[in-house]
Amino acid sequence: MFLCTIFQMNHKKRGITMPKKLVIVESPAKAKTIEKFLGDDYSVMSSKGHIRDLKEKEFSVDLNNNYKPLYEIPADKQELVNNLQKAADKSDIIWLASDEDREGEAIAWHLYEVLGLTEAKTRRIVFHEITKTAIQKAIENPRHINLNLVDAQQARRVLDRIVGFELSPVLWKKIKPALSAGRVQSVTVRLVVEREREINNFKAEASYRVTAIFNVTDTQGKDVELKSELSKRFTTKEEAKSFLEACINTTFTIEQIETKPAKQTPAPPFTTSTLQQEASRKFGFPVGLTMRIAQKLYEAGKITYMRTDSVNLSDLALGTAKQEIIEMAGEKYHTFRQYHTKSKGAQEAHEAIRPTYINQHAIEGTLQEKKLYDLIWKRTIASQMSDAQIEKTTISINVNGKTEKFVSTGEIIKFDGFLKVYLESTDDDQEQEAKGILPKLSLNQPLQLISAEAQERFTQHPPRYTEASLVRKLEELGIGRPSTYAPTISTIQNREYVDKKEIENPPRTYELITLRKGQIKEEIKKEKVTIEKGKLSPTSIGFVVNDFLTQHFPDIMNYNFTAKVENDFDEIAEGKINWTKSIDNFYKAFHPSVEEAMINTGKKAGERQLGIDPKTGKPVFVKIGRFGAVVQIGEKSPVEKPQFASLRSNQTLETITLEEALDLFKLPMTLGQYENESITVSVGRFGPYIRYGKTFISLPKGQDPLEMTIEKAIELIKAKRITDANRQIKSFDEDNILILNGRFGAYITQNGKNYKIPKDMTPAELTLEDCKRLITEAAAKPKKQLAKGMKHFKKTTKK
DNA sequence: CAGTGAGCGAGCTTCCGCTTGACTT
Repeated sequence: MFLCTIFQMNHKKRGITMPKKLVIVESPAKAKTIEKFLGDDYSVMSSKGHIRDLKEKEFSVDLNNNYKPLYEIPADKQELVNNLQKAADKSDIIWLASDEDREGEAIAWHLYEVLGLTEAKTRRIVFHEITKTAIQKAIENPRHINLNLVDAQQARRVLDRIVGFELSPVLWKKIKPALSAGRVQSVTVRLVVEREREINNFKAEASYRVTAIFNVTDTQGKDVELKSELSKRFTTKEEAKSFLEACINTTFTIEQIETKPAKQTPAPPFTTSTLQQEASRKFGFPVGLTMRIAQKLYEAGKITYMRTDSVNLSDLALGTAKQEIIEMAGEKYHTFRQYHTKSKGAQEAHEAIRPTYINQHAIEGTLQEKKLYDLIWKRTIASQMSDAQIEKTTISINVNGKTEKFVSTGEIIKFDGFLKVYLESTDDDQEQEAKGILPKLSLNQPLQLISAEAQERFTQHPPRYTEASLVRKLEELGIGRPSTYAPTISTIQNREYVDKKEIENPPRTYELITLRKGQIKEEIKKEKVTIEKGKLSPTSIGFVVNDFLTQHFPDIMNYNFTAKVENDFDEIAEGKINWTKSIDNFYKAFHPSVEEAMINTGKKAGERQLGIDPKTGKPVFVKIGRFGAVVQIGEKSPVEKPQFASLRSNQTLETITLEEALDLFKLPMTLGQYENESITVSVGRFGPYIRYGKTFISLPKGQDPLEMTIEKAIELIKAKRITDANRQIKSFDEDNILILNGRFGAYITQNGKNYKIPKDMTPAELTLEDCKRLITEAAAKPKKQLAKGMKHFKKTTKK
């Protein structure tokens, strides 16, 4: 509408009537660009995606009428549709220019139907790049709406509705209200659940890794150090130790020096999924944040469309990239590369994600926007650059009297090529050790051992998924689309199937045997605590829902289900089968399993008996309650109410033991009296705390609430009194303004709102005027974007 | 960012894909 009004204004000014040619695209940003190319005869409007869909709250698939879909225009689309209608009525020819894929074809068809268009005045066109020639060419080569492709979309839509709206109610009844299941989200949860079980079942294996430092004379006659690792790892301490002992009185010689050329090739340009992965690895962005920033860049005309599975670059982009690279680094840094998409189910309606103007090396904007743009620019440029040429050298060292060899490896970059601008990150950066340059040495040369050590190492469990690595897995399996990756990841967290948290791995002890100056020393060392950030793990509900679904609906939960139905959709698109026939085949097999799962067995899914409470002799259960996982002692009866306790956030129904479950009932626990008030200890939403009258005090980190004593509690109360006394720095009572000491330093508070104090000001010296000024300044500042977006998202999804 | 701290037998939940705005502790 916005575009339309501008348009009308322009024409009013020049006294021309509304044009008779209308082009409808999906995205407003795209409409704006195209309008410039087409000139005054054309009006370009956008549908903003689908304009019609199945009813939001109803099943809307008529099972008695050959699966006829019941479509409606959503309320928030009505105004847009009205405007499109007005424009269409005034136009002689309407070009439907939605994307060239299943969904795009359906959008064109819905427009055709809703706007009451006729074959005579309608043209269906598609273009893959937004340039004047591409668009003009498209306009000159129109076609008709492909109804087979539309049917394939209707089949997709109806199938998803049937699966989602028949499965979810089963979960409401058998597990918990307001849960959800679907073709995409349920399998996504399954991936996380299965990974967690792999981790739980994982047994770390120990082995001894032997490293050594030698002193050696290089070809220049200079003494240098050479680090080396034994090619074999020992499985026992005894073997490792006896090897080191054998090193005391033996000789070492260089047995082989091998130099091999190698090359490294740049990664293809970004798709939605690879952009999400790199932004996650390089900046730690959650996938939703990456998409919001990318959307901003797209709307500002800085980058091409951000929801794409294509790695293709337009001829224009290839040309400007070449020019940039040659200008920047010279001819030999440029290699023309055309990439082809290999991911399953790719529909390639767009280009890869790239800067709109490749000659623009940097942009204005927020820090996050700059970072993401820079990443996209570098990746695009690098994808058109030459391979890096590397020389790999391997030196193997013979240990006299032993079959095991020490090996040193080194790398020299002979020609940096694309590495000049960009290197893709890997998921396990910590395992990568920098490979340096090796000294020049000769064959059969002797070496002096300076020191050697055998360190006990453990195999690592498979890594938990991050949001981005989970997206990569989904793409690999062909599940979900670029536009749904981020929303799916949000859904499974909002439904509380998976949790994103920091996981602290407890420190392990390991053995270290060192050899230095002919002496062997044995030590026991402690590993550092490692913290995994932003890793996804299933909740109790996630486990239970997943197991329930896989038990009753193995076909839907199969990782190949999407791939299988995609085959059917392809056949529908090719006109080989009828879409309702295909849905009928599916429904006839699927629906009975829903009926069967609904049969009430009297027990809730996932309920598990842990054992008997020794105190009361009553059974102890875990199950999913109204607010998540709970332990229950005793069964419900008319005479007795069972006891309940919620599981802690780090416990799951899957792994909790009887002992841990019973511990939950020890709290809240009264520790005793202090100054005529009783002190109790308990665990709340934010961890363990003690309560003293009306005051709550969190326990220090690592303090087990069950180990709390009255003495420790009194200490905490005293400490709290001191901090409270120091809390207030200054007060201006007449304006309700206080300057307080908080967890993050001093701050100003007024009427329940808090304000920052700039670092260069001394809190104690602030005057009332200073405070008032800081408050008004803070109010004038725009609010943070991140908080804005997140808040909204929660609201709309919880509604 | 600056504080918080249950409840566990009664009310309307849910899908996937295409796209952009409208909201404030």
